[in-house]
Amino acid sequence: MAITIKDVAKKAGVATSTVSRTIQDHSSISEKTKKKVRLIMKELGYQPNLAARGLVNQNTQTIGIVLPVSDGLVFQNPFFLEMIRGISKTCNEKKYMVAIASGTTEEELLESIRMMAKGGRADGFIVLYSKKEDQVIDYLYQEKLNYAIIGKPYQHENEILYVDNDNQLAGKDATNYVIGLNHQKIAYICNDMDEMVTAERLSGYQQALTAANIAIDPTYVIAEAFKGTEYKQRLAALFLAEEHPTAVVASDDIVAMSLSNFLKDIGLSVPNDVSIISFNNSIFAEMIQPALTSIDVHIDYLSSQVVEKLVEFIEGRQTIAMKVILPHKIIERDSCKSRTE
Amino acid sequence: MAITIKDVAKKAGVATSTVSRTIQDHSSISEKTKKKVRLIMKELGYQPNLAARGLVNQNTQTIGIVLPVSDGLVFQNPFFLEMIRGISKTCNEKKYMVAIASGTTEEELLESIRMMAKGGRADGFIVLYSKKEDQVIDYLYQEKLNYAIIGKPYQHENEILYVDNDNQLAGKDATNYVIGLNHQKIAYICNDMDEMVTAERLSGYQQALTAANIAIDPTYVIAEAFKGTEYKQRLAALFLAEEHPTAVVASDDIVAMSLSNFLKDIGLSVPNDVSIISFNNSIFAEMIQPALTSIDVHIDYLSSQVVEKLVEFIEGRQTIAMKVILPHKIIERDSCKSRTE
DNA sequence: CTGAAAGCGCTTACAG
DNA sequence: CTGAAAGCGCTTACAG
Repeated sequence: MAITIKDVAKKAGVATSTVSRTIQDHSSISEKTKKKVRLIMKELGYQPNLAARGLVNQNTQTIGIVLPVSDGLVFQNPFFLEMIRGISKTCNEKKYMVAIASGTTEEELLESIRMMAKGGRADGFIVLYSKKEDQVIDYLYQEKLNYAIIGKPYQHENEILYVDNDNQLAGKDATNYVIGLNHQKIAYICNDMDEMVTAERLSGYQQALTAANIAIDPTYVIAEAFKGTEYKQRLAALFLAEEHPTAVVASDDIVAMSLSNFLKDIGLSVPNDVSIISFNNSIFAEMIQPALTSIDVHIDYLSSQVVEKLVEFIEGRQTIAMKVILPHKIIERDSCKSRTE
Repeated sequence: MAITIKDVAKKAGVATSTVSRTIQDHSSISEKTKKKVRLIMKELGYQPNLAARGLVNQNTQTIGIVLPVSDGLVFQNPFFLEMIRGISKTCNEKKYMVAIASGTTEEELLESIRMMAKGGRADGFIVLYSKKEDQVIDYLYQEKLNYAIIGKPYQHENEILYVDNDNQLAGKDATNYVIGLNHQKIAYICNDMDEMVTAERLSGYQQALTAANIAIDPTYVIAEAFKGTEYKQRLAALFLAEEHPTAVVASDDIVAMSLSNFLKDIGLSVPNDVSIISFNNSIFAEMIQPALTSIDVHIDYLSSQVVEKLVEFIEGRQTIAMKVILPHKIIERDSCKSRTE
């Protein structure tokens, strides 16, 4: 069917091994025959069969991206698309291909990963999330597969390759930012406390409050799926009160956006009545009005670094589970206002 | 390394061919030995090597998703993530894997596809966009590869498998919707006229106006990259005029969102001064205020159908290039208002 | 510097 | 109903 190494060899009048070696630019082959063989390859439009090569090399030159189990809305988060994009870009440079593992349930996702791993379809995986009691992450760990996590692992932190921001510090910085604007009544609102990022940012929030001698009020922390009715009720209870929070640290732009709409609906103005600071600096941050002050997490570096490190690992150039922590940066827009009173 | 068919064969006391046949549930193998072999497979945790199987079957059981060349913002469009997700879901059901082809330039993307196609890494491709003079689509066509397009092809329409909405009709329906609300001054605003969807929707817009005896005013059609300054200038010229449009058909939710913000900035209210109807019914439509009336294009069916049809094609169960056209549906929210005057 | 041969993990005629 | 053998398209010791 397609043109193979044999066809090239025959036409060039050499052995297949010679063709193979010129593909790899082996030093043992003379420049002269290399040149000849390369010419024929171009003429014939030869493209090596990666499956065959993988079979003998026991590798696949592909990296699997593990998406979180979808629960609808969260999945529309542009963060994942940007990560896919960034990973893809770096993989292209390194001549790796990228595959996607996803599932509607954890079982389905796991099955998909098992197939890719054991079926020889991926050399390693990049998990785009980190959460508590996740079967997939456990599986990857137990099977000692090559993988890296975006975000801090819940367990075995010292044995796992991961790339992350210092989300605790980021949470602290976000909180300090509004404290610096004279806010004292500061809430923390997030979507799912099982996610590591969310929990870390919360922890930073708490640290900042404590350091500023502001009492931590548990009713000021809301961690519910942000589409639920319970969520709306708790929000209402919080913001319809006379003494409502004047600032909110939102765990990401989507939460911030939804909150911003909610506040408008109940007649509160952002930033006049309530300031909002959030994370990720996604397209949402710019698109919404008022534009969100948001902490940029450098998705481009997150994605390129995770590929770099994972590939080093896969290719055996590195055997130690490093962590790469990237800096963050507050992007000031219009959703925060100094409180003077 | 990993456990192979040989290990299973030895332990079960049969030939490798017998193991292979029980994997495929061949009718020629007795239930008794099948049972025995299956037991051993489970015991050993055997997982077939897909690369080896692909090598002999000359297939890969994977489908490549082709993402458009990124130009920043557009790439944050949740449409693509939802498509990836949907395709992935259907592929899982069919035991196909999904790979991603993307690139920063058309050349890079093409190289990535060539590698996957000729390198035996994908049996077919799903192109998530359709635009004018696209090298990638041309390449797929010339090489007679298996592929399907989301959206109407620019060329060879009758020879290409594709899944789409009737975007012309959708454009007409959107326009008629605002005409039905007594609007006469209706603009059409889009991002990139080279995209087929955009062009089709425009054409439907024009048909609807003509049918309603409304003159088509070329200054009412803006097709610029929506981040450019030229875009802002044209928008300003259009909406700062006394006789500005009272309704806009926006080519998608992102355009609508950006427009909505622009209008607020210059002091026009949506929907009181200007009604907006858009397409895709993405997360943006719900998130923005006022929530957008948007045309749902059934991304879930778009993605499942394209996989169904492409797989039929790949597996030779279908050889005719069908088109599947899915219905659309107006989701009414708060961005359109009847004009009474 | 180059080639013949074995082998990666499968599948599939071909025998029996 | 089952097995021995060839072969998918590569790579890599091993000879020479």
